[in-house]
Amino acid sequence: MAAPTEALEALIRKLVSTSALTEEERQAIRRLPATIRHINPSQDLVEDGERPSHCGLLVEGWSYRYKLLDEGRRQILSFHVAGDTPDLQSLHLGTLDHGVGALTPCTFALIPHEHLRRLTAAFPNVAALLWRETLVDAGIFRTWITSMGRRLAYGRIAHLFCELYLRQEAVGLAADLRCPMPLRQTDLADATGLTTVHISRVLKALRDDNLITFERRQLVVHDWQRLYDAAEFDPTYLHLHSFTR
Amino acid sequence: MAAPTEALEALIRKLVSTSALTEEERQAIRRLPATIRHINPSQDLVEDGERPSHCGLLVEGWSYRYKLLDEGRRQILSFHVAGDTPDLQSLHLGTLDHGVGALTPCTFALIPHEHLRRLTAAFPNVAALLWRETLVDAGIFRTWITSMGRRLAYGRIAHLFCELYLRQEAVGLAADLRCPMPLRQTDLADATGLTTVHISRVLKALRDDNLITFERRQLVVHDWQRLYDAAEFDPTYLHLHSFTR
DNA sequence: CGCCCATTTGAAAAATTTCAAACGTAGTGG
DNA sequence: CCACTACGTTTGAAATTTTTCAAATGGGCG
Repeated sequence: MAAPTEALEALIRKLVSTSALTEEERQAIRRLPATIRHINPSQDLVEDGERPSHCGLLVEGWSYRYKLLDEGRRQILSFHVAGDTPDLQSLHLGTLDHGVGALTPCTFALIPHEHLRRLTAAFPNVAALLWRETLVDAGIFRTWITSMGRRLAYGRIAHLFCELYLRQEAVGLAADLRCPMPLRQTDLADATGLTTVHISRVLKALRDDNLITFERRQLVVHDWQRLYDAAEFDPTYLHLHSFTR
Repeated sequence: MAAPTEALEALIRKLVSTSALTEEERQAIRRLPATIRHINPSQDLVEDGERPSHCGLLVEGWSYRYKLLDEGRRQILSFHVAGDTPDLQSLHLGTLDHGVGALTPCTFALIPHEHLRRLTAAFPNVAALLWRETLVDAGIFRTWITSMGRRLAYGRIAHLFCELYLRQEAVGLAADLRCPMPLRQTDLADATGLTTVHISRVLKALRDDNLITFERRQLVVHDWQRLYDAAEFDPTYLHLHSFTR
C-alpha cells in the first residue's frame, strides 16, 4: 500500500459506496496528482491556524482533529481511519480552525486544492460526494455534542466505542465485534471531555459489566446489545448505506 | 419582508459576502422557486428522521437544531438567525439526524432539493458557496464540542454569548454590544449541556461580574474584553470575513 | 386578580476532578 | 539477563462542579 494511485482507488471505492461514478469521473479522480506523506504520532499533518494548499486523504493509520486551550487542555474533535479526509474543509474555508494529528504512524495522500477545485468544477457529481463526506462529518460532530451534553461518562464512552466499531466495519477494517482501538486513555479523555482518571474508572465498570474488553490494542465487544443500550445508540447519523447490525 | 424573492436576495447577499457571484449566477438563484412557510415556537420545520424534499432558508426569527434522548433529555446543536439554512445538509444526506424547531415565530423560504441540485450542477461556484455554508456550520459544531468538553459552565455560557453576538453582528442584526437574545434558560441549558438551575446561577455570576445584562430579551455586553477572556474566545472558527472586533 | 411560566434560591446528593502515590509493562543499555 | 527508565494505567481520598429536589419569587397577560 502507499502508492498514490492506490490511495485514489480507495477514495473512488469510498465515494462509490454512496452513488455511482461514471468512467469519466473515475478517470478524472485517478488523474489527481497525489503525493504521499508519512506522519508519526506527535507530529501534525496540519496545525491550527494554517492555510493548507492540499487536502490529506488518510491511507493508513489513525489520525484525529483537535483544538488546544490554555493550561494544556486539549479537545479531540474526531477520530479518523483509512479513507477519511480530515482537512477536506480547508478546500473552502481557507484557515483551519483545528489541528490534525497522528495517533498511530499515518500515511496520507496529499492532493492539491487547485486540482480538487478543478475536479469539482468539472464534475458536479464528484463535488456532491465530497461535499457529502463533510456533511457526514458534521453529523458526527452533532452526535458528539449530544453525547457530551446529555450522556454520563459511561454512556459517552460506550457511544464512542459503538461509533468507532461501526465506522471501521463499514470500510472493512472491523468484523466479529472486534476492531483496532489504538487510543490511549488520554485520548479517550480528551475526546469525551473527561479526565484520564475517570476514564480509567469507567472502563473498569464497562469491563466489570462484561460489555467490552481490550486485547492488544483491539476493542472486543462482548455484548453488543447492552453496549448499544448503554450508549442509547442510533446509527442514523453515520449515514452508512448497507446497515445491518 | 417575506416575499420569496426578498428571501433569495438575502441569500445572494450572504453568499456574496464570501465570494463574488456573476450576474448569471444571481439570475439563476433568483429563479429558484421558493415558497414561504411560517413556523411558531413549539412547531418544527422538520423532524428528526425525516427525508425532506426542500431546504429551508431562514428569513426571519430564530430557529435551532436539536436531538432528543430518553426521559425528556434534549440537546440543542445550533442556533440560527436570518440567512441561515439549518437543513441544507439534507440535500446530500437524505435522512435528517436531528430536528429543526422554532425559538421565535419564524419565516422560512422553502427551496426544493431538485432545483438546488440543478443550480449547483450548473454553477460550481454557487455549489462551493453553499458547501462552504455547511462547512462553517461544522466549524461551529467543533467549537461547541470544545466548549462542552473543556470549559466550565461560566466560560461555556460566555462563549455562546460571544458567538451569538458576533454572528448577528456579521449579518447586521447586532451592533453596539447589544443584540437580540430570545433564548430561555431552558434553551441555554440544553445548548450547553447544563441544567436550568445551574444556568440561572451562572448567569447571576456573569451579571454580578458586570460582564453582561439582559434588557427585554436583548443581551447587553458591558465588558467585551472580559467576556471574551472568560470564554477564551477565538473567532477564527466563524470564518467571518471582515473581522473587526 | 389570578394564572402560567420562567427564574431564583437553598440544601443535599451525585458525578467528576484533583492530587498523590502505586503499579505494570515495554523498551534500552549495561 | 537485569536494572533502569518512561509511560500509561489503576487506586484512594478529598475537593469541586454540577445536579437534583423542592419551594419561593417574579413578571406578563387574559
